[in-house]
Amino acid sequence: MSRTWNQYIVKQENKALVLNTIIEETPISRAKVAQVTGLNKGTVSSLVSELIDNHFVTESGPGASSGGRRPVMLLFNQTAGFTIALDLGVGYIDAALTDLTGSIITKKHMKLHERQFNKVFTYIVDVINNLIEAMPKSPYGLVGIGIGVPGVVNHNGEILLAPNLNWKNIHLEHALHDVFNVPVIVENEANAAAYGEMRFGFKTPPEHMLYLSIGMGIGMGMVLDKTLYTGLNGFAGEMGHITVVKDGINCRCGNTGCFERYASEQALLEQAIKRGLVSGNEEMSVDLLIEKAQANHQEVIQLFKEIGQYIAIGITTMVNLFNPEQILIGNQLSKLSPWIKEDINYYVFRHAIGFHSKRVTVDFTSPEHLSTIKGMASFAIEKFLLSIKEVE
Amino acid sequence: MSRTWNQYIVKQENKALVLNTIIEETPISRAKVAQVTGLNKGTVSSLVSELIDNHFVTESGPGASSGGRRPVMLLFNQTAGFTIALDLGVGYIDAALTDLTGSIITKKHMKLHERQFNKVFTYIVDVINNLIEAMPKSPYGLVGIGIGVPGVVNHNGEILLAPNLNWKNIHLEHALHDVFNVPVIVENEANAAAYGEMRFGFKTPPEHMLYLSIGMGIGMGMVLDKTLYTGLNGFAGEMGHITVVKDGINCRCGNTGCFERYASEQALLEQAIKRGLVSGNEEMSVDLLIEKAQANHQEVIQLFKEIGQYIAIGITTMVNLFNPEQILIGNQLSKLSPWIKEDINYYVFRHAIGFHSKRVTVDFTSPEHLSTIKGMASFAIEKFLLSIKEVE
DNA sequence: TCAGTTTGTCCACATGTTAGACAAAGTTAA
DNA sequence: TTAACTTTGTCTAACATGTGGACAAACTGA
Repeated sequence: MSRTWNQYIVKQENKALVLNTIIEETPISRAKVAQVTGLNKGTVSSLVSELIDNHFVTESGPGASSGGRRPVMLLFNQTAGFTIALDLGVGYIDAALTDLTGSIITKKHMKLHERQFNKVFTYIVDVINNLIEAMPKSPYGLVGIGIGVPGVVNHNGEILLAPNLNWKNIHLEHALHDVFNVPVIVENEANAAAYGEMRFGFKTPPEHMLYLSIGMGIGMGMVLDKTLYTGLNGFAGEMGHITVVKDGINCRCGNTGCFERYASEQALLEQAIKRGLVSGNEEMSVDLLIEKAQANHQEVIQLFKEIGQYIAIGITTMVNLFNPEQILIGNQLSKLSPWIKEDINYYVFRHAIGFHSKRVTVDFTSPEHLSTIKGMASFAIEKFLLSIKEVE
Repeated sequence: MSRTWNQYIVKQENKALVLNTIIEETPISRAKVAQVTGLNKGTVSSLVSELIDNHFVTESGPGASSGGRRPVMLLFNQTAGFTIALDLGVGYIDAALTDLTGSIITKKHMKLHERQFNKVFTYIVDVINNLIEAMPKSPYGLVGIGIGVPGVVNHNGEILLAPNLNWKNIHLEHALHDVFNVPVIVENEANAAAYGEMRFGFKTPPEHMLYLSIGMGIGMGMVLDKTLYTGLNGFAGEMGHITVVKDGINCRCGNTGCFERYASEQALLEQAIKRGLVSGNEEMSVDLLIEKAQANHQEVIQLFKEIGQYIAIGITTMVNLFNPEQILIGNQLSKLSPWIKEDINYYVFRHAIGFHSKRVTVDFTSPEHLSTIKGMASFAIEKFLLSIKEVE
């Protein structure tokens, strides 16, 4: 039933504690580790020597003295293994080879012109194989593959529905595991981005953070107590389909007045066409509208502000429900930031129940953060480090 | 910084594991505890003997043999200590003395005609003193006081705002601690009810549960991963103030189109008056309307269904956001269940994103559950059992 | 040059879990 | 009635691990 506690667990936990300390404060001396963790100096010495044997830690030259013997600095051996993390978007694959700190070694970008799963899958395999070739020799090699997808993923790594790819019931985790035979993690793109931003986007990571991915649809990744929350089956965060306008516009989900019918890229483009904001021979896109806004096209700016108003309503709702520390807006519509940021902040400040608004921060991210990739890499790394503990 | 792991911690954790096993499966033999927990028989024996010394466990007579020596059955000593839990409502105090399993020993109910804090506080103190007198002698005596309040409570037990009591910035935890000198826990009433229902309302407690308290206002208690989620400052769950109708009715919170302006007791009564559903000399109340509905008053039933429709919209939003296993509707409007339950289930099933609705269950609770009291008792008990671990 | 400081290792010791022996107390079947 | 088997609970020796403190090595600063 429950897990019992014995001396082996104690050792594993302490070893993990030492390793985490070294990861977070690398480079660091044994003495400092002992001081920070509260463990005995002798204990730290013995655990560190095992970590060195296992290639997780290396010794570098002596550090600066602080009035006594010079310390031997310990480094986390970030290249003891590598992960491959992918961001599968609509029309593209972004992929990266990362080390065990999540730092990106090599990047690949590929445009996709087909959406059929079988085709896309071979591209995915190709990209991964490419990155494996670029991978330096290391003690542990490839320790995991993480892939973020724009759709609903259950706890078994199965994609139940990815509307913009027109995929249904695809067991991607299985399929990739069969090919590469390493742990594979499949997660919703917004969830991964949320986790990635929490881990890498702040000096001190926020405890409770919501990441709104506002693209063609709207998804939300929730990091509560520094942990990704995904609900009973993994479907939590379907923010695009909360009702903001009773008896509002029909949504393909079968409901009416859904948030994403008012505040998404899709809503933006629909309105732009309806209002004739583009001439006949232009191809409609967010970037095109942004160009016009930059050229001070008042009607476009007005449209941006209207969409921003709806986004602000959604954010206010989230603040009232979750009392979060941080909200991040990502994906395509984060580009509207210059025209809507101030309005949103003002709206939330005025309309969220008083106390919250004093602490919550609303920011915009940019695609260059590679939040999804970094999040997926984090998942893979954490799974690897946990698996180590369980085996030894 | 982090907590280190040594043999003392191991012992504490194992002791807690043994105690929890005994609590959950009382009566149980030492041998069975060893089998269930995976601990060695000898370890269990030694830990149990300490638990007996500390009065947490008692031995009862021999149990039935299963083909060998008859086991000595161990019982959780539920009366080793007691808690007092209160539900402070608008116009009443409900209070109970409970044992360490949360079972109610004695109940008190008191109507309040005043709302001024000083007055109410003396009543609270009186009720607690009454219950203390009714408390049997026990090794640990009163181990904690828990009090659920209809307002916004921060992590320090301070009531920042209780609109229906007209209280602001009241440090209730401090005040009670000063009088009784035992641990005091103050929590929002919906949060407590959520926890109480999770702990005591099901055969197997749901992992992810939302409790909607629909009274004059609407609050939500969230139990995620069997833990109460309260957000950064403790203000999470302000569901009454999420926007469901863009540019809708003004709310006292400063926002417009808030959920509680359409789906609460307040909204119900307002509409009933507006539609002239009561004669001049009747005093308006939910119970009065229910009587009329029971007498088949069609307009009242129609009004109930309209309110139910809004409740369904709110629930659908919650299902889409949280992917919960269970939703419970409590407080005054749960009484409308006979007229709205089916409609709500149907609406949620039709409008929540497909996959969720297949698993989520929406139920109504009744005040007789004493959910808030039981939740507050749980908090107090858990705090007590934790404090034991830390000291020894 | 020497006293003081810091780092890291080593060893005896305390603590707690485990495995297994064992006795007590019961059941079952001939 | 008896003998073989089962179950329970205690006890002991063996083992693993963390702790505290001694100690040597390496360095600083006056």
